[in-house]
Amino acid sequence: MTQDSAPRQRPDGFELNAPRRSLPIALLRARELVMERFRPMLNAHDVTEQQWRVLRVLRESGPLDASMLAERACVLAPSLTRMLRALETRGLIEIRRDGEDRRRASIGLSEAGTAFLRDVSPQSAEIYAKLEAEIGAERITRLLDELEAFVAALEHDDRA
Amino acid sequence: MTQDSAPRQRPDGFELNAPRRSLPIALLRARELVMERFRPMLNAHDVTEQQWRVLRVLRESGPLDASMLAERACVLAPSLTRMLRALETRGLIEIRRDGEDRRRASIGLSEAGTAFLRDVSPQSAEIYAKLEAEIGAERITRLLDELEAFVAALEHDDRA
DNA sequence: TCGATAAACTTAACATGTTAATGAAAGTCA
DNA sequence: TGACTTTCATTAACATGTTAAGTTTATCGA
Repeated sequence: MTQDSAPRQRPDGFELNAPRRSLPIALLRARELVMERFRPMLNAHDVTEQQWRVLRVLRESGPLDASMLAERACVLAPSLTRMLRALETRGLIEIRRDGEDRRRASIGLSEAGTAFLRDVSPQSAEIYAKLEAEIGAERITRLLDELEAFVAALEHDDRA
Repeated sequence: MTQDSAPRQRPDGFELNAPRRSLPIALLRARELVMERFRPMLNAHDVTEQQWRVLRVLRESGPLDASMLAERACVLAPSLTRMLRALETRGLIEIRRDGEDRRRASIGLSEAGTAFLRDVSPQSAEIYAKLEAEIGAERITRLLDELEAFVAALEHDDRA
């Protein structure tokens, strides 16, 4: 989407443009196609895709401060602030101020949050398994490998 | 992000979870790292990432109706409606009702929009070229190939 | 031809993305 | 110690994502 190429003169006189394949759009489409399969399940349990990411990160990592949580869940800090309010109201998480550094918070799953994940995760796993069965585990592995290498390369020379 | 695996008992007694690599998060991170490089340029020209996608699609495809434009630019219809209002106000696009089917619209670049793209595209191309130079064109090509195959496989058996 | 359906938007309502600014608490250093 | 800077988190404001409902115009079938 963000690359460009020189305009090409067409016989009909309209100047159109045939850019090379777009990395951002390709990533967006792939992601959309995957999420499409999970969305009905997430909606059924009344959690957004981002809330689900946050809950999962908390289960995988244990209690975290907001900055770390935001980074690992791929959510911006202002979004996280709003989401935490909702999740706390709903009783899925617990927030306490850190004793050492009182700017920092400690965010963790509540009992209800843990139970919620225990209930919903199997359905998520099932959808993923179906996906894997349909298009092949190897294809997914290869894609993940490429993505990992790509991200590593980009993170390495950030602003080289 | 959306897959799951069985909890693992840890020596410290906390039940954490080590899921396999997450496809949605990997796609999200990769995309974010790419867009990071383009954002300053887009902000400087006061266009959002999505507006930029829409403008580029219009240049590449010529006038389109809203549905087609939304699909190609990877934007939802309600978002597009709002964006078109802004872009038209700004004078970058022209919207006219189709003569045949009056439900349908025909959306195209205005002169100003064409000029805007002509001015900004080189900067976009430059950023992309730098990205390519840094991490290697082959790596990008491989990733695009994997993404393309993945999307093709998913679109093919949609709800298999 | 009329009534029901579908198609192409559009609007509404709420959640998140994005940037800038603010508040409070640490950290730094002369 | 006290001004300066940095960090963590929050708020504000606006754009987009997402779903559901509504409007207008086509289309289809009895």
